[in-house]
Formats: sequence, C-alpha cells, structure tokens
Amino acid sequence: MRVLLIHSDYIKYKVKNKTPIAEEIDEAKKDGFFEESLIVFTAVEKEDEKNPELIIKNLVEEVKKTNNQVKAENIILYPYAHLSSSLSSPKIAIKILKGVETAINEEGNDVFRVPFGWYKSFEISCKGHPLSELSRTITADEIEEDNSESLKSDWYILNDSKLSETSEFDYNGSNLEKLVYHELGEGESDGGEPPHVKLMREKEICDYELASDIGNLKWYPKGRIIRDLLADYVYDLVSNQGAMPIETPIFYDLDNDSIREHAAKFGERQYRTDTKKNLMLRFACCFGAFRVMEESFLTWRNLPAKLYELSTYSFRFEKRGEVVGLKRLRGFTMPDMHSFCTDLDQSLEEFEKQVDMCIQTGIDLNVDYEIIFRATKDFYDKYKEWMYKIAKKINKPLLFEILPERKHYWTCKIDFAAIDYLGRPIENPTVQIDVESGKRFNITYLGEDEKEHHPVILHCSPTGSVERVICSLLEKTAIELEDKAPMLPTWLSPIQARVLTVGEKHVEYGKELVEKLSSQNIRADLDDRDESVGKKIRNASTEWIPYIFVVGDNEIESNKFQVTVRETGEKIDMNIDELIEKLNYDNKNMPFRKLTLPQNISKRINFQ
RNA sequence: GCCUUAGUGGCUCAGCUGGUAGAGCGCUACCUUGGUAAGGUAGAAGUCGGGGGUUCGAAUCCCCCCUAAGGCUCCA
Repeated sequence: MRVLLIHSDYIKYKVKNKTPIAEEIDEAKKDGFFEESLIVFTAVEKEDEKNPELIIKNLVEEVKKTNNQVKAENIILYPYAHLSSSLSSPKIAIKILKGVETAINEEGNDVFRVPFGWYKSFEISCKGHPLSELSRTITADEIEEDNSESLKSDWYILNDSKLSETSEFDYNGSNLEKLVYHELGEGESDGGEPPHVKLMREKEICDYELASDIGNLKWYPKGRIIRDLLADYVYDLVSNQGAMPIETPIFYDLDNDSIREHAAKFGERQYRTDTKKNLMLRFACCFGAFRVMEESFLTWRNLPAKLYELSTYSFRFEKRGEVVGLKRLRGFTMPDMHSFCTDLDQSLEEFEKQVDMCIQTGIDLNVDYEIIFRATKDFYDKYKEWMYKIAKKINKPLLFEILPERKHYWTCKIDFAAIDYLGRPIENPTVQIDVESGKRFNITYLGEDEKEHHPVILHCSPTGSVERVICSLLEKTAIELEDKAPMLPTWLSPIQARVLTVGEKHVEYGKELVEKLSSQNIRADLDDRDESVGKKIRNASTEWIPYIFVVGDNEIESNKFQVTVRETGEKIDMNIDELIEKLNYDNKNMPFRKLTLPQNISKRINFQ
C-alpha cells in the first residue's frame, strides 16, 4: 500500500461523477470540509490482498505514529489510486479502507473516510512544516518478525554436559543466579545508582557531555589513556590470532539493499542523520568489514581470514531511560573482529579459539564473567556434543538458551557478562556464528571445488565495548570495597607511581626519580605543591595511585624510600631500582603508554 | 519512550509556610619551610537547569522543555 500523509489547515472536497467501481453513499458524504486534518491519501495494492488485516494494522500504526507528532484534530482517509501502478481489486480496497476507518475510530480519533470510486474535486492547504508531507509504503512483512519475537526459548543450566531446569539448579548463591534471574526477567532490583557513574566522574575518567546527545561521553586525559591501553591490549590479542586491522566509515547508506536489510533488524535503534543521503551511523563494524570482503577476491586458501577494527565509535539509538553511565551508551567503542570461514566446520574451530580468547581477557583484566550460551534448536540438535565441549572450557555452570528458530543472523552465540555491584549483568565479550551475512553482502570465495561459495562469518568482540570494560572494572572496586582499597590494575592506572616532596628543596631530587621511573616505562609524577605531606598522601590515595613514596632529607641521604603499596596496604622499604622492578613486573606483557598529564602536579588542571 | 524523584558557585550539599543566596572541598593570595590520610588566614567565584506564568515580590507556587537517577520495557 502506498500512502501520502498531508498535515493540512483544511481540506474541502465535492464528488462529481461516478466511476463503475463507485460505492453507494449518502447525500451527506457528497461533500465535506475539515480543518486541522491529517489527510491520508491511500492506494491499496495487489500485494496487500494477501494479508489485509496486517496491512490495516500497520497503516493504523503508521497514522497513529505520525498523528502523535503533528497532533491533528481530524484524520481523513482519502482513496487516491494514482499513488500506485499495481492496484488491488476495488472490493479489497474498500474492505481495507473501511477496516482502517473502524480501527482508527476505536482508538478514539475523529476519522472521516472520503467516498471510494468517485471523481472528486478537492482543495487542500498543506501546512508546510517538515512533517507535513510524508510518503510511506505499508507492507505486510512485519508479521514474520512479530511471530518470531513471541516464540519462546527454552532455558537451562548447563553443567558437566548436563542440562538442568533453571528453577531446579542449586546455584549456591553464585553470580550465575543473578544472571539467570535478570535474563529470564524475574530479577527483583534493589534499585540504587550503579557506583561506577559517580566514580567515572570523580576519578576524572569521563563525564556526560550535555552539549552532545545523551549517551555520548567526553573523556579526560586519565580516561583517554585507559581507553588507549585497552585498545592496545585488544589489538595485540587479535593480532596474535592473525587478524588484519582495518578502518572503515561510520556512516552507511540505507539505500544500499544489503545494508538496509541488515540494519532493519535494528529497528528503532538506528541512529540516523538528517541529510540528503539516507545515512545511518554504524552500530558495529559489520558493514565496513563485509564491504571490504565483498570487493576482495577470496579463495579457500585465504580462509579463515580475520579483519579487526576498533569502532571508535559505534552508535545505537538507545532509549532515553536506558542510557546509564558507561553501561549503556549511544556512542561507544567496540573492538570487533570478523572471521570469514569456508564452512560451518571451519567456523566451529575458530569459534573455539575465540572462546579461549574471551576467557583470557577475563583473566588478564581480572574480571569474573558469567556465561550465556545460545543456539537455535537445529544447531543444538546437530552440534550438541561440540557445544558441551565448548562449555567445558568455561569450567563452571552456565546459562543455556535454545531458540526454536533463527531470529537474528546467528545460529549460535556465546555471551560473557560481568556482574555489577547491584547484581545486574554487564554484557561484555561475545562470539557469534553468522550464517546470513555472507549471502546478504554477496561475499564469495572460490572453493576447492572451483565453485563460488558464501563464507560463514564469526563476529567476535574479545572484551566487549571498551566502555563496558571500564564499567566492569569500576563496579568491581565497589564490590570489593570492604576487602581492599579500590584501584585499577597497575597497567591501566593513569598514574602508576607518585613521588611526594616534603619541602621545596627536595623537588629537584624528586624530579630526578620521576625521570628515572619514566625512562623505564612507568607513568610517574611528582607532587611538588606547597602542601603538607599528610595532604599529599591523602590526595594520592583518592587518585588510586598504586605506588607512592615521600622524599625528604632522609631519602636524599639514604637513597631508600618507604613505598606505600595500594594493592596490599603494605609499606615497603626499597630503592628506586627495586621499585622499577616491581612496577615492571606488574606491567609485564601488558601495553604501555606514557603519562598523559603534566609531570608536576602543581601544573595540573582540575577538569571538574 | 512511559511512570517516579531530582537539578542551587568547578565539586558535594544546606536554604522551613514566597521577602532576590549559604557551608565544606577545590581555586587564588599571603603566612607556615614542613615527615606519612586534610596546617592557618584572607579573597574571588552563582542569569538558583532553560523558557513562560501567578505575584508588589519567585531558588521557593503553576505550566512546558532540557538533563540526571530509579523503575518499566528493551539490548544483534
């Protein structure tokens, strides 16, 4: 069905001659005048005959949506055959129009249906604001999506190759229980603000930017270096797996069929722009990677081939009430690796390696994950044993979902979630088997059989979004607050060691030490301010600095310092070389970047 | 997006039934020349989220909007 919506000051019509298909009408309907109206010009098409009910439903939805915005007093249904060259039979058309009239009426709106099948004169005054002229194509294809949404999954706990009912499993107070309750929608929330929101601002990591859209953050130098280090970390990780880094645009053209189809799954979450071209901001790196491979010449010898991109940024138009701190954003940074595999068997092998990689990130970042393993019924029936084998790697019970049929592009998927202070999951790493996109994006490779095939594609984010990683780390400090002083891992700490001077005459010596630390790839700084030692120590601890020590006359004399180690709370006597050794041990095998702030605290900006 | 609550110097907050603003931290200056979680004194800094309304008079009452938190819903 083709529709033209006009928001008008008034419309006036008068019937003239009958056509052979004219409906019988009362005298009263032979002319009409309506002010403040939303006029819905409609052409019912052949295609619509298959499912008139759904067409009615979808049109009513569309009219309601538009009228919620323009708030017209009347809705006028105006049959207008000229919008289409493939018209339905008049009988169906009248049936649909009457159905729409009734439905809108039932919604409590004033609706008037202009007679069908007559030649009419009409006069209309279009208001001319941006929403006053809209054209729409109403289709019946939403029904499939609606249906599949409502098909229920089966949920189990998988432990030791055994499936148990989620309600019967003995969780023993573990985090898995929290995940299950939340995932199955039974979770009662204690409420309260997630601690990371306060922390991210207090520690000058990042903050809301009110001059942007909601869910788009600004990052201070301390936050920026944490982001960069995490990015370096993932880069190293995927490079070791043989992934090739690429960079692709953040805007995509919705007039491209494959992009539109892929994006359609995203519905209202699309972040759109108001430009001439019909552009959408990417919600992940998929489009970019697929386009690179679509245009590449691939043979079976090239596969599996992996492309990696850190999407700074990806965008999702999350609903206003869902956007929170670092947990749910509209603009976020997603490490995204796509593996192009010859067939499902090859993708299973890769999947396994990538699960190992996800597990490794939990170890490296010291974050505990709970796991949800999902598959369609078909996949599960065929690859049950393989799935159990993967689950064994996790080495603890996990939540298991079996979907009755494929709803999205994947057939099998594993999600790793950290649990926040309030017991709610933060979805982080994921691996997914995509069996649709190869075809949709026309990605082909030349097989060993000398024929063209579509690859199976794995989507993998080994850590989940950078923002959510930081979120998990901050939430963890709040969870552990009773047992240990809050801090980030040393390798991620924006400042790793601080030298505090007792008096002005110790500044030069302190500076030498800081230089020495810096030359050994340690982010060190100097509190050279004219403040009491007590105050400097207090400041250093509010900044979560892993190693601090004071230098005064005694230290200049002995070249030894009492270093306060935040992690353990110990005070250890050591010289500078011993401290360097300890820090280098903490940072071992982890990325390093230089200090992002002035070395002297007296020169530092207070960003808040 | 819906419901509830909130928005006061850079930060954290006080300000009763309407009479046009306060504290602590931070910042600046001076004093102190220091020894392991806040040394002292003084000063600067606010269109009370924005817009409209009621009133002689609005941070305070009413309406609309923006932003945040919580809940609902949702998350490839």
